[in-house]
Amino acid sequence: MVTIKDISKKSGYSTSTVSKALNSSSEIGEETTSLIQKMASEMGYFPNAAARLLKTNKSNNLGVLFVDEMQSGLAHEYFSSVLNSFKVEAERLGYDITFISHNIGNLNMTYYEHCKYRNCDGVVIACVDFNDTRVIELIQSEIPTITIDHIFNDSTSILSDNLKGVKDLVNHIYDYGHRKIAFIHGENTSVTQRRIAGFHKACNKLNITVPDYYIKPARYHDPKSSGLATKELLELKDPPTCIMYPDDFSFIGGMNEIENHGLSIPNDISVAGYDGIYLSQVLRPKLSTYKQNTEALGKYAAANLIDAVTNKKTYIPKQIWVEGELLVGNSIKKIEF
Amino acid sequence: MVTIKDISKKSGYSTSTVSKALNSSSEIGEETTSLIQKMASEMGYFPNAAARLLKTNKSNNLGVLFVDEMQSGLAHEYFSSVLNSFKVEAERLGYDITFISHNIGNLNMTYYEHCKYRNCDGVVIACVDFNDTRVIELIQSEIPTITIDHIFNDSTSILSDNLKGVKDLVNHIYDYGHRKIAFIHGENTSVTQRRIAGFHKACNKLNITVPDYYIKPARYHDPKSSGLATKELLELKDPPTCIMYPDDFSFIGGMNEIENHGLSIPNDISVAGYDGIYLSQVLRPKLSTYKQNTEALGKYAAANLIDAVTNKKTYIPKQIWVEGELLVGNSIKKIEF
DNA sequence: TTGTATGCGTTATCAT
DNA sequence: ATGATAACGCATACAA
Repeated sequence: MVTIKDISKKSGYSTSTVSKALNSSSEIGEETTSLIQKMASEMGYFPNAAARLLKTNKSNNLGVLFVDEMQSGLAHEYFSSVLNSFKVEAERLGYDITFISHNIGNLNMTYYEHCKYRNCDGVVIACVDFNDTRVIELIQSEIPTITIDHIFNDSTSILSDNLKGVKDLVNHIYDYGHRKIAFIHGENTSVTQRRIAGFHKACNKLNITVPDYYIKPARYHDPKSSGLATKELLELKDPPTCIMYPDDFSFIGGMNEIENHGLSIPNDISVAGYDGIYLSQVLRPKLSTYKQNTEALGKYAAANLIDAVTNKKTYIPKQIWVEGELLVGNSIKKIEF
Repeated sequence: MVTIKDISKKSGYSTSTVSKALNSSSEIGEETTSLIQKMASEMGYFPNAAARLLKTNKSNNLGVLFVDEMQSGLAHEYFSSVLNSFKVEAERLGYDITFISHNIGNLNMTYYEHCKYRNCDGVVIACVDFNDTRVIELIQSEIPTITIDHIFNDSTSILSDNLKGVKDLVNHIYDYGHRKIAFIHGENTSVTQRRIAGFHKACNKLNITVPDYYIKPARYHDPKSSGLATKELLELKDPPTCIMYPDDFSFIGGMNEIENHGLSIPNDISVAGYDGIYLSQVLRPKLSTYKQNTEALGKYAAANLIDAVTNKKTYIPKQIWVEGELLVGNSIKKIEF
């Protein structure tokens, strides 16, 4: 491994001069600087992140805390997409990312300990149980954190605007003439709460009365439970004309159920998804859905986290709402009346 | 931050004794060891990976090189699933993972340089262009590497048994009475080559003659191109009775095309996928496909890479083939004759 | 402008 | 069984 020492020996300059030159310090003369830099690159020198960290106390490494347990984090296109965008932006700004978990090897550490162990400059938290004490410990620690899709006290959060998403969808469905709209929602999280609230709010504004039995619980990313909910809705005496799903993927369960009932989309029943994943756009009929702006979410998360890391003293926590975009497909029928 | 020094002060033992005790060295007495360990945990001590690395030259950190450019890596369930399994096993064995890419910040580094920068003990390589000189540089470096789904000279590779997968599928389709089988394949990679070869081999053995126009090029994970290929196949004078797709996801394109033609699966046309992703099992009719054992692939990759890292001198490169499993759905019709 | 000296937190060598 | 000391690679305060 080529070190500063090696360059020092070869160039005749001291290690500190070499160090400064490599960091383009203004203390060092131009000639010397360029000479040393050239020599360094010729010798194949590359800084050692660990050694640098030990001095500077800055790792240029961000922790990523996604859910552990069910491993559904990476499988969920929404999150893997946010993660990817986060990664790209972080790298652009000079940061690597490391997955945080508990139990590395035999050591059973908390998330916080893992972050300290790897000297993470900051951590992005998404897709976890925000009641987990280990998550809370991390957020309340001195390490800058940023949460995605969840407001935790005054920690900075990047949030997909679920209120607007649901509202836009409902308005769109209403415009197409529907008045009997059912809403299948995911498990109880702050996101879900906002979505349900948004649904009711939008309906109220449009003077639609929603019977309780049009609101069905299911789980995110789980076609089965959404299929079940669909079945119940279809077999109502007074079935809805349009069903909204927790996400595009779980709609697949509804799709199958609808076909089982010998119904066709959108002629017999209209449907809407949520997320706007790739799949939704290649299904036929194309799914009408609300595309969450995963790219912006990930990018803002990275940019803000790095901002918080860099300006630890002056950074002011904030909530950033990211709007998505209505994707009009062919899964909602225009009803004349 | 609590360091060994702090524990040393508080306990009265020297830093070296503390260090040894914390590492459960046999040099230190039992009592002292347990005393120090207890005190350390009480004080909230956690080792600093960077400092340790500086001494031991071991980071307990593995690099992950997935494709950069099109970002299709994480979106592809096959790879994200392998990655997840890799991560879980690596963590179990005490390793963290770091994504490798070029250009971190302004620095434009090669993959190899990035690995050195982060002191990766080893690197897993998947889903990249194996002709990229930067990939080759990395594989040929002194850093232990392991490749997934690609044999690179005598570097260790973990490979999904595509030969067997395609053969099993063809045999299954044949058993159901099909003799006109079309094969849509992905872009030209070693995986694709093996699959095409496997297809021909299996057909030969079954005395099926495959006309050239039953072999159609498309791209992986791309419903559009597979849709196009499907269209061409369906409009042949002598269309196949069964179409095999590059992967489950691109089948969606074929599915739409088949519906556009007013045909129904499997009554009018049979289809088979590849991968066995979650989606394939929730579609109706359920897709007959071949499930690649992503869990084993990722796990073996991690275990072997760590083996190579740990026993750098004695480790012998090898190829490990991982078999998958035929998933029989309802997308293939039984033909009487 | 350049060099000397020191320390980051840990482990390893060699004494005691 | 325990401790003193040096060293890993780098950056910086301070001296020259």
